[in-house]
Amino acid sequence: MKDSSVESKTIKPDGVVEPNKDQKIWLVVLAIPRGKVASYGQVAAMAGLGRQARYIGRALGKLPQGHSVPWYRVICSNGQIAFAPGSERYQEQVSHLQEEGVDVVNGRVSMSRFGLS
DNA sequence: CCATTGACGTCGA
DNA sequence: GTCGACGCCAATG
Repeated sequence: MKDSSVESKTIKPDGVVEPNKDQKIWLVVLAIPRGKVASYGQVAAMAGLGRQARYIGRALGKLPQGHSVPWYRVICSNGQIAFAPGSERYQEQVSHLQEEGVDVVNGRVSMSRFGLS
């Protein structure tokens, strides 16, 4: 089936927007198996966003506290970390990845680590 | 409404 | 392999 982009914005009369898209992205990220990683573009494609890879980062940036979303498993398509080395988020991401068995060298992850199911 | 920016991606030099 | 430029789309000022 082709769910053409028929997604309405799902805006409520109150003016409150329902982050349906963001939620879907989080679900996709949650689907990433442990010890592996996925690129923004890959996640975007799975979420049905197509080329809006940038939206992934935005959605993850909106992540509230208490979430169980392994955002650290999401990296650039070239296998490099999206954040700048030395940044707090960068260090946190690398920490989680290494803990899951992912080798991070020079701010880079082995492309072989790409995979979902 | 226009301009700027951003947790990206792909192509070319 | 590294750098620069353009494209994509949405949020923000």
